[in-house]
Amino acid sequence: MESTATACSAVKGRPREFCTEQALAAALGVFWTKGYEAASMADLTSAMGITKPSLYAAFGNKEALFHKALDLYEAEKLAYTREALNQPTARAVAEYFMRGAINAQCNSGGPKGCLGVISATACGSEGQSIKDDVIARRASSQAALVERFDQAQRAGEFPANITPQALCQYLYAILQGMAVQAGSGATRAELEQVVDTSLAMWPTR
Amino acid sequence: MESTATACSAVKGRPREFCTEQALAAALGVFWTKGYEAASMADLTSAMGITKPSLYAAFGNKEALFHKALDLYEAEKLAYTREALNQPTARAVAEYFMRGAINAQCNSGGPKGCLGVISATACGSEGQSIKDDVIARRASSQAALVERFDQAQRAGEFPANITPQALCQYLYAILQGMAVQAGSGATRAELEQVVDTSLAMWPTR
DNA sequence: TGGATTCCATAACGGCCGGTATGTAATGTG
DNA sequence: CACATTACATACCGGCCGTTATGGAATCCA
Repeated sequence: MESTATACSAVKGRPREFCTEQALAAALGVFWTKGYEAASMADLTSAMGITKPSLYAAFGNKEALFHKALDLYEAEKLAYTREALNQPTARAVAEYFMRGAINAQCNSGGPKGCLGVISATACGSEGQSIKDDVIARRASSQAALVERFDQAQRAGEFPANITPQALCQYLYAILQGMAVQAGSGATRAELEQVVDTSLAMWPTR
Repeated sequence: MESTATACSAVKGRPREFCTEQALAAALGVFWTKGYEAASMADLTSAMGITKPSLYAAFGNKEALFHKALDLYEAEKLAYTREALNQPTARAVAEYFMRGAINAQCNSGGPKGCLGVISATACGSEGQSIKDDVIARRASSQAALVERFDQAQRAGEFPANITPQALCQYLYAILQGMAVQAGSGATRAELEQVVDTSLAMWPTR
């Protein structure tokens, strides 16, 4: 692989000997596996293949590194949540969400569970800003789903006793519960059971 | 060596100046609020009102203290999960579980969320034995619910496409998702929305 | 009263934490 | 070439971690 991936070589001084995107991906893996606080700088630098001063020069500090890793996580691993909104019915949206969550959280060899759930749950008082960031991103994602369910309601997809907001809150609870189970060692088959059961109960008008 | 038949309350030496049960309850509050790893010995001793050597003499070490706090948590805060199994129908069992979870996780002033979910999610490699303990307790609790749902199935409470095992896995996902949301600052009303929505979809034969 | 025993209080331990100072190597520019 | 600039590698910092040694205070028994 190439060491100097930067096409713009108008920079002065010694060029860096690692690829920042690749290092960030490695950092994401560590945070995803251990959580923000449990991931030590030694863990991170070891996985990223760089030294601590290089990390600080390239990413600022541990907290800034986490936020950038979270950006990468949303952009790559959570892309399915945006595709899901394009599904034709609310039921199909929900299924796309849940099956996508399984694929994201159960790829063998990779970290298990959801980085968002881990980060919102696992942080002590030190990582409050991490927790706040994750919760804010979740709220924005949830708002998009509520809007999609509003549209489905106007299309007459729900019975009268189901509101889009409540349905969204309910679906997110299932997704978060699946993340907890995936992080606790649940198998893909067990998670698929949850999805199938949820879909079997999905409201019809 | 010495026979223990006689000495029961004739303790020698200086008596301890704190109540171990009260101190354990305080420790539970700290673990519940911050998680195992994020709870420092300084946090614990401060909340318990004792010094570190007293803690070590009375409880062993941090890990042993956590396991005892988890015992207390199960005995007191999770008592509703055992009462739930006595409800007449599977639907009533599920409702008892979910309403009980709200009461346990949203009592104002107390810690939010579920200690089991926090501990299973938040622990790095250091607290692997904590994680294992929590997961094992969850499995045993889940087995009891599956058995109860088996009984409900024999009573003809479910449609054909719903199995007791899958329904239990699904209900636990909702409960865990509610715990995640409670730990992220969800209001009681939002959690009640999840419960009401779940019950609106509960399978009928 | 004089051990024996148990607990409390202070202070200290080695080790790891996130973060940095320092000196050197590699590049571009003149 | 010398110079400025940037990154590397090593070693180090103060501070907190969980844990424990030490010495004095309180109780029981003889």
